Parts: sequence; C-alpha cells; structure tokens
Amino acid sequence: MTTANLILWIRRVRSYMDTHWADAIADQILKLGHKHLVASGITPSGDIHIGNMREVVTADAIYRALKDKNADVKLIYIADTFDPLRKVYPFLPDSYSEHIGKPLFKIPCPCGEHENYAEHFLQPFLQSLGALEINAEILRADEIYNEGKYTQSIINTLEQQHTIAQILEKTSHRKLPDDWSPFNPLCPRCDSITQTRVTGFNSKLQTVDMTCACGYTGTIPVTGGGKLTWRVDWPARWSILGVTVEPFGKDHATSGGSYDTGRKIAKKIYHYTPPHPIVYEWIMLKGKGAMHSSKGLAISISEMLEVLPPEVLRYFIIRSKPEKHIEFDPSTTLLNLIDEYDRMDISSRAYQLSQTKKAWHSNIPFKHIVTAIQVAGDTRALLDILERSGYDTVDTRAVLARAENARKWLDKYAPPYVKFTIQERLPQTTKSFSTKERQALLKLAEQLSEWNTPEEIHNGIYEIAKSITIDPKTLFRAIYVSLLSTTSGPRLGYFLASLDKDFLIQRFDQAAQEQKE
RNA sequence: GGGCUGGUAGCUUAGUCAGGCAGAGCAUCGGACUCUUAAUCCGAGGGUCAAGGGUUCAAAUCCCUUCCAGCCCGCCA
Repeated sequence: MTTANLILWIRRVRSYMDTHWADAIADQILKLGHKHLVASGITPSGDIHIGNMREVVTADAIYRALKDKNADVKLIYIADTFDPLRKVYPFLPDSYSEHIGKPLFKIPCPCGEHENYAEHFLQPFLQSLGALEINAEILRADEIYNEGKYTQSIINTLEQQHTIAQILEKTSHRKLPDDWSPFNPLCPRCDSITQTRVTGFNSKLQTVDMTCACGYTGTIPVTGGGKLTWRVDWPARWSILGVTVEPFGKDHATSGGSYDTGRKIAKKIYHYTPPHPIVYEWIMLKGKGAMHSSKGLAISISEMLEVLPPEVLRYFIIRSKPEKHIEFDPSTTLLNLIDEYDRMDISSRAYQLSQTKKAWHSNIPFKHIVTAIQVAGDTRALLDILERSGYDTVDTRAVLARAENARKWLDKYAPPYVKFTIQERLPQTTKSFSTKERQALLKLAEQLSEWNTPEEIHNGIYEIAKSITIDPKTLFRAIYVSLLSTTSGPRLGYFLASLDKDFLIQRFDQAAQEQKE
C-alpha cells in the first residue's frame, strides 16, 4: 500500500468511526494546551430556561471530554448579576419600573425569600445544576467586581478607551456617542448603571468622576463602583479569570458581534489570547420560535426536571451537535426522547457524556409506564403491572421516580392520543358490533366473575374467541371500544383485572344488547 | 443593506472540515412468538441529500446563484 493510499484509508476509517462532537472539540482544544478553563455564563434576569441550559450542558460535555483525555481542566459558571434590569417583564409587578437600570443584585427579590432579584432566579437554576451533576464553580459578577479583581483592567480600559472605541466602531460598524465610556458607574444615590456618565478618572487613586441623571455628581472608587459595558466586560473577564474555552450563543458569534470585537480587544488591550469559541444554536419551541422567558415563551429547567430524569435532559442537549437547532415540543419530543435514551447503546459516547452518578438505566419503556400509571390505582398496583409485564422493578425508588415523571408529563404535556379514559357511558360505536362480537361480549360478561387473575382473564378471552370462532383481534377491539371508545389499549388481562368487576359485567352486557335499536 | 448558522426518508438525524456505493433510530407496513395490539424478535417499503448551475473520472460533500428557517450588525442562549 502506498503512503497516499494509506492516508486515504485512515481518513475513511476515521470518518466512519463517529467521533462525538465533544471529543472532536476536546481534541482541537488540546492542541492549544493542556491546561484549560471552560467558562459559561447567563444573566439571571428571568427564569433560566432549557435554552439557556444548552450553554451549561455544552460547556460541561466539553469539560468532561477534556477530563477523560486527562487534561488539567476546570469549569466555571458566571452569573451576570451586575447586569441592569432592562424593562418590566410580564412576570413582574408594575412597581418594578422603579428598578429599571439597576443591577440585578441591587433589586429586591420578587418573592421576598431570596437575597435579591438575581438570586431569585439563580437559586432554582443552581439546584438544577446539582441534579444535572454539573460541578461548575459558581461565580457572581457583582462579587468579582466588588472583590477588586476587575479594578486594574478597568483602569487599563479607561486609559485605552479610544483604542477600544475604534475597535468597536470599526468591527461592529456602528458609531459610538461622543460621551461613550466603556465603564458604567453605579450611582451611589439611585443605584442606576444606565443613567450614569463618566466625566473623568484618576488611575493612581483608582477613582472615577461621574454624574447621574438623578442629579448626583461625585467621585467614586473603581472597585465596586460600576461595571464594564458588555462588549468590554467579556474580554476583560477572559483575561482576569484565564478563560480558554467558552461556548456562546450564535447571537454573539456573527462577524461584528461581541465575540468578534471581544477577541480583538482581548489581544490588543489585555494581551490575552481569546478563548476557543464554541458556537451553539438555539432551542426552538415547536411552532412558536425561540424561547424567551421575557415573553413567557420558555420552559424552565426545573419544570423539565419534573418530567425528565436529569441524565435524559443532559442527553437531549448532548446528542445534537452545538451548531444544530433543536426543535422542542414537550409533548411528543419528550415521549420519544426518554425511550430513545433507554434504548441507547450504553457504550456510545453521547450516552456516557450524559451520565449522572444517580442515573438509572431502565428497561421499562416510558410509554409503557405512561400506560401503566393510567391503569394502576396505586403504587402497589403499578409495580404489579410492571412486574407482570416482565420488567425489573427491584430498584423501586427509581421506578417510582419515573412514574412520578410520567404522571406530571401526562398532566402537563401529554398529547391526547396517549391518554385514555374509561367511558362513563357505552360508546355509540358499539352499535356497529357484529352478532359474533355481541355473542363474545355476552359470554365475557357471564364468565368474568369466575376469573380472578389477569392470566385467567387473558386466557379466558382467547377461549371465548375460539369457542365462537371469532378472530381474537376482533374481540380485543370490541372490548377496547366498549370501554375506551378506542380500537386498542393497554394489555387486556391486567387492564380488566384492575377495573371494577361489576362495572365490567354491566358494560359488556350492555354492549352485547345494543343491537336491538 | 451587510454578515453568521442550519436545510439529508413521515419525524429526529449521521455523513460535509479531508469528494469515493446515502447510513441509523423512531414511526409505518408485513411476519414470527401455538398468552396479546401500547411486551419481545425478524423483515420490508420509504431519499430529485432545499432548487439550479459549475469544477471533477467521481459531488450530500468543493465553487457560484437562488429559496426557506433562525440569528447578528443597539448587552435578551
């Protein structure tokens, strides 16, 4: 084999072995160095939804992939608590208009139980991170600023603000106002960071002169006295924390966007090599477009964890390459997602990267549980059904946890076709039953009282079908129609055993009589 | 207006970087399991790779044009 052929052959083999995207990215990153800091971050201005979660899970997948390759790697999550409230979102009372322009950590908690506005949305999210076993170090922007970590960078920034302004104007094709400053002072009187202006600064004393629309004029310390504007804050943060890898939404990725200006500012002003970018696409709500918590069009992570095990939620993100849109529909997508996860080859990389320590691999299809809980009256009955169908229920708590997921899902998101209800009255469609079907149903009504176990019922139905020479299929359908008004349903033996016998006898009797009309 | 990303079977998608017989899973249909349809196993059908053009012995893959979806160029992943 010639060398050229060999190379071709290797390429082909490599393309056949499907490398998971997280490993491919990790390989690229490792070419840049062995030690890495993977950063992620979100502004907690509203419910943190599963769209936001893509950032953190993507970061975590890369973090885990790097770790598996023995890299020296750390994962951080930064909450942008210093960002201002931009408007009164629909979920806020009108009274919050007075807080517009204040940083989130300075605004009171909407429910009154958290330290501030930012924490109100951050706390449930951090709990979800725990459930997803994303062990990121949590940082809050207001703390980083107040601790003085930004101070020297802010001074550098102010000193070189003309250069920065040039980069911004040239790269993002926009004109900055004459009084533009990269620093947004926090007004000591009214807490606004959007109505303030920098009028001067002193590098030695590390102070800034400012005025505010509220009338305040004065000199404040740089440390804790305000924040850098986003497009400057981001590259400053990279250099301060030493970020080498960062996923971000496609909104930042465009040329002239904030990564584009950020990388130039990082190099020129902070002499820092910008982090390796990982651009990810958005999660769309099927038929409704992108998620926005501000528009009430979002599903929060905690809501999702009510109906999905954490490892499946991880898998939901990890199975798709970051640059792909994810169409999401909490009804059908979810139903198939769980089963897909359970069916996965456990040696596949997507599966491994989705794992949590508490994860439980089930051989019980979610669809089956969904059926079972609709039949079962209580927990014991549910476990019986599952055991009878030949499933392993030894890990009772895990089974019940999933049953609880299924119950909530049925309640909130399930499409009608997976739900069934025992019809209170005999369905009209029973009128079209044939004579044989009626005979069979009548016989069933007569014999039902003698049968006690699902097996007996099951076998009994076959016996009846045989004795009347009717196709079992037809009889099954007649029974389902009589009870549910649908042509199929849960496994009959157990299903009938779990229902009230007198009711069944009466119903089948009635269905058999109906022909008279 | 300028730019970024995606468009592959009914659905979710792999393969696009680096051209070499379009591959899965779900769903559907058929069969088997002489106790089952929403349990299990086996099998089948299903594709103008968004459209058109170009380069090439060879294009889903590279180049150009167009269409569709979403996004950025004002701090909403």
